[in-house]
Amino acid sequence: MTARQARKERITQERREQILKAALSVFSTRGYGESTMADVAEAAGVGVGTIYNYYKDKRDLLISLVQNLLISENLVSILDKMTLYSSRDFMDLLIEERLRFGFDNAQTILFLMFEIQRDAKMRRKYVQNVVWPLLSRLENLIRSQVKSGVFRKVDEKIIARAMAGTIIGNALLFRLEQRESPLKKAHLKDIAHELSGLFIDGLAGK
Amino acid sequence: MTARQARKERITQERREQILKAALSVFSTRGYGESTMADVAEAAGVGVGTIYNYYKDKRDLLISLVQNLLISENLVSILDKMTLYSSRDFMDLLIEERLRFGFDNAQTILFLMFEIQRDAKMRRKYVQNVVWPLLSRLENLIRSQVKSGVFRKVDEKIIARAMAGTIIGNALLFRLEQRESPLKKAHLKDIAHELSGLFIDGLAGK
Amino acid sequence: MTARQARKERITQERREQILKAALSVFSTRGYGESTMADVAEAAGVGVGTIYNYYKDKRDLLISLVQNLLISENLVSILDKMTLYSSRDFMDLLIEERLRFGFDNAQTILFLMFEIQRDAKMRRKYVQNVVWPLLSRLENLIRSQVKSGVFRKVDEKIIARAMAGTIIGNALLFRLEQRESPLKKAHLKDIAHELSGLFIDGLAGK
Amino acid sequence: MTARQARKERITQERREQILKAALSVFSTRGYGESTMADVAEAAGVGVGTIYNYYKDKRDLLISLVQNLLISENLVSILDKMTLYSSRDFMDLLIEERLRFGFDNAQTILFLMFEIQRDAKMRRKYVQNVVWPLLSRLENLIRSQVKSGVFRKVDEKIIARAMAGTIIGNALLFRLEQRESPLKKAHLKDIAHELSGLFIDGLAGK
DNA sequence: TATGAATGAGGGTTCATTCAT
DNA sequence: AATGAATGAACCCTCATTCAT
Repeated sequence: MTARQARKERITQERREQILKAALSVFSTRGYGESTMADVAEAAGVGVGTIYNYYKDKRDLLISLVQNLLISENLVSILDKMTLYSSRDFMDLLIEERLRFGFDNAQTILFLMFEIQRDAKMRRKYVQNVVWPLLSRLENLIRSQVKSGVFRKVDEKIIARAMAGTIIGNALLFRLEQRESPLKKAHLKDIAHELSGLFIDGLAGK
Repeated sequence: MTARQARKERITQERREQILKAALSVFSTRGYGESTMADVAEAAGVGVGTIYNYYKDKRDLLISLVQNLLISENLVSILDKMTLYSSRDFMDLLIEERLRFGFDNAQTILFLMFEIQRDAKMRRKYVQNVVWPLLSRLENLIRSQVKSGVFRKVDEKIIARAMAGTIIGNALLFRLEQRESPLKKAHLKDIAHELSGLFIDGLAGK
Repeated sequence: MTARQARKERITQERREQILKAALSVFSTRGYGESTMADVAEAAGVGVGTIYNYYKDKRDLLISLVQNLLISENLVSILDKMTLYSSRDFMDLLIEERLRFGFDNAQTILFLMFEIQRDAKMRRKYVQNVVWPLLSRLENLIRSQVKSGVFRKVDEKIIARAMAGTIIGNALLFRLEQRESPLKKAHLKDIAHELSGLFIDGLAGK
Repeated sequence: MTARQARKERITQERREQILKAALSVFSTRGYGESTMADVAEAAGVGVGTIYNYYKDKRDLLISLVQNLLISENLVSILDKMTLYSSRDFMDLLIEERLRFGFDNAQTILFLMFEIQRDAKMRRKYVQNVVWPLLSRLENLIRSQVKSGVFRKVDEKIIARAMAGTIIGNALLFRLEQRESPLKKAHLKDIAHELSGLFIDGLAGK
């Protein structure tokens, strides 16, 4: 009986996610206001009415998207590793990984950022649940590097945001330029290295 | 006769801009798909029908927004000054100015980036008319600094995008965090200084 | 002074007619409901506002069209000649003339008939001012021919309507078939002769 | 399963017809351009949106009207009987039947003729699918009567159109005159007899 | 008097949501 | 639970009409 219920529960959860993923994909592509429930239904491979068995209405899809933080659930775990190592090599790897994620999801990031910042409630929730956990980990890392003398004395809040912002901004720029960009995804490693060089050594000659 | 026509022409231009500004404001706030022509009309202080005397349809408003490059027309002129001076003080000023612009217009930037990257034609036009002119100026500046030994040898294309991306990303992060951000617009000067320090000297201790 | 006024009056009349002719042409082509005042204005070669200096509104154009009986003003005069002659040759000529008129104006006739029969007031006015004068002349002619023994004893009301109806029906059929019709306008004379043969001798063999 | 689908199919067909009938009625009364989808919906007893589940747009309703030939589907079957009998009595009956149909549907005929002749594609389709089948049957009938000596030698194409045109024209005239017409529907039999007399014997005395 | 830009009521159409199956 | 036909509110857009020039 409990097993029965659990199974049902699980199926329900899967269906919810299936629909939510479809919604994220559709919304990111067409924009929330220009997406139709029929679009989402088709993308999810279900009937229109079915969506309403799992979500109250269209807006509920959007809100659930943010609350489920589909795209960032693995962000934190990655950043957690940062506290362990922090060699230049690892920095390269980390930047590369984040750049790749940004390049691949720029459209979704753009969509989510736009929708989130428009709605005060969603914004606050997102900032508290996603942005700050990430930034504070980054700040901690920087602070510890400063303390250990690896980094010079800097404002870790500003620098953390600068570094995160650089990744975000580059991803969006790349999304705008697309194929015409001189930066190719094939050379992500080189780009990441150049960036880590910028972060660590700056531009100053000698 | 010609004076008469010229006057009419001018009024028409003014009206077009008045409507376009309203559209940018409304679209940026609510998103294109969720904005109504009534919203735009009200914001522009004209009747709904009047808009259609100046723009074919709603989409034409969006396209015209991008083509008129309303928000970036003064970008280039500012960057042009960069070629003249390039002291650390000037870099501070430039970054501060760009950050302020980004902070003030993050919502609009977000909206435009999202809409532009969705449409292949608009994207290409925007990249060619706005993004590249800006980036190439920045690249030139970096290249000349490298040549004169002020900067060490770096890939100017990557670094130019990193710097521009940093500004964009910071503005968007700031828009997300808003009042809760530890970065206050009141201290833009300090932030800019910290950033220019990052760009020039990097993070490395001593 | 009176001459002055007369001139003005005449110009006004001309302008009214110019607009009315344009309206008839446009309405006949697109249908009343699908025609716009801009269409009419363009066809008349005047500004939109100008129309309103001569007609109260769009509907007024339609009503005036019917009241002016633009297309039938010369009908009566033609029929009047019928009382004078009535040879077989003249019947040929009359039918030919009416057929030609019908063929040329089928579109307009169709439009007017449709609009007129829809509106009780217009319908009554049209019937009294156009249809009956025409039909009664035709009836009189038939009656006199019966009296003089040229025609056998027939119900002149039915026959008058049959003859008028034949012309109308043929014109409309021709308009439907257009180029694909085996009846060519080039052979109107032959067609008219065949019809007069039908009317006078019927189809019965020998 | 197949039964299920068949049922659904049938209901869909019924709904399509229900809407189409309503559209024909509304359009015939108010004219296409002045009819609203709300009018049609109300006449059909469905919601406005429902119409769009069955027809692409308003124009599709009009086109479907013509293609479905709602009003003339039974025309051909009637004319087919003509080839069997052709006594004077039968001619009376046939004319009476056609006149009655014309009198009853004059408004619709007028509407359809006007709309059809306006659109080249619809016109050609209508001519080929409705007008010509009818006319050619009539022509055949006349030709055979000529051959058998019942009719004298006439051009069957012209006479066929004359006869059909007479019916159409009379119906439209009747619609115009309405109650004021001296021709009453109550005496259709007499009218038909007079017309058949005209067709067969003509007007000539003795 | 002639004009056409401004206007908003109204109409075609879409689409989120409901509900009977 | 899944579905999609039915619905009407809401939106884009047109166009008759007005009015300042």
